[in-house]
Amino acid sequence: METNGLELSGIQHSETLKSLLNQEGFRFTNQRQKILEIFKNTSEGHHLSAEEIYQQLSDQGENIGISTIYRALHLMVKLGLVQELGLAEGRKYYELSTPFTNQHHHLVCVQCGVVQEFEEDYITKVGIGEADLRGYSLLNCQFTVFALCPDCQTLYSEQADGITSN
Amino acid sequence: METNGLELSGIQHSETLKSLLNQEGFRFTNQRQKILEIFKNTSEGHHLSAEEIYQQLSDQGENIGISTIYRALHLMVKLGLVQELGLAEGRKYYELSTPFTNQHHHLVCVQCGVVQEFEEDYITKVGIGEADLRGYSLLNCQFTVFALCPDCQTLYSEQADGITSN
DNA sequence: CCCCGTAATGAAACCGTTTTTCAATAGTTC
DNA sequence: GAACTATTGAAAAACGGTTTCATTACGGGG
Repeated sequence: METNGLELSGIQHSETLKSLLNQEGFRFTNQRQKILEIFKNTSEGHHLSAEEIYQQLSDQGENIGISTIYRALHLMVKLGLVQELGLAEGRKYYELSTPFTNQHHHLVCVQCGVVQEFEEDYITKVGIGEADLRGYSLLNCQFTVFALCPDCQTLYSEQADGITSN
Repeated sequence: METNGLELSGIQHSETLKSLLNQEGFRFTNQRQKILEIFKNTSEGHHLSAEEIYQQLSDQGENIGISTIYRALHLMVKLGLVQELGLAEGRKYYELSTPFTNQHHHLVCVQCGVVQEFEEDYITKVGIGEADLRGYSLLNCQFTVFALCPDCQTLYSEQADGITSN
């Protein structure tokens, strides 16, 4: 796995995608192009699920099967183009890869799902260090803080949801 | 959510569990007691899935439904007794909460699933800081490093799995 | 430029995990 | 002990994701 996206993270032209794929024996398909475009048109800090990509493509009139989306996402993760995030419950999210020097982490409100990003280089360094220490080869590290945002704190203590924080 | 487990993490006697539950309007049932016991009899560093708890209970002759396990796990997470981990694919794992001062993080081999734990107080401090900064109330923070362990690195480069690291 | 081999696709079936439903059971409070 | 209702177990459903398979369409070679 030399191909880990460090130098690929800024793919701009579909030519680059085509040559990257062909280089590895994969094919440059219309579907893969469209999926990557969705990522590029997504504002930073927003994370995409397979289902959401599928919806956006459907809305655009693209008839791309959900299994194709999953397959493309796996491939792009392998190629280092996108990163898989374990932010939420039950479902996986994806975002375009960023170089390690600019890695960011996530603060998630477990109630409403809002995600804030922050940077902290030291954390990534710890990940690199821990992996190295044990002879592991690092793929990706994620720091996720689960919390309640100010709005949901109020809601949470009001609603008699079973647990009242008397 | 004042009840976030900081002071509860050392529950020793079922009396404590009973009063904690009753205090919040829940009932102290045989099933919940048995499930918590499984956690207490699990060696540190081992993480339990719902299915594994179910198996262990079955082996003990306890006939507790799988849905009861899931319900109990959710409740215990809410009460701060256990923490939900997003280590592996497809399945969730749980462990007894530990006080923040002793929080640990995880290094996961994405191939074979082996999990190593390590401590790094600074990371938890970053989590506390980021939450504070934005007025969030922290529930839990997780730092997970995804990597390939030495054994799987060899395997991974041997198998012609689609991407060859030429 | 066309042909061929085969990677990739879409639809549907499938899979494992988790949640919901619902009638029966059993903690808690008075 | 009686009444209220939270909890339970079994079965069904939901959910996210993967696999299968016949069909389509990239892309290398002539």
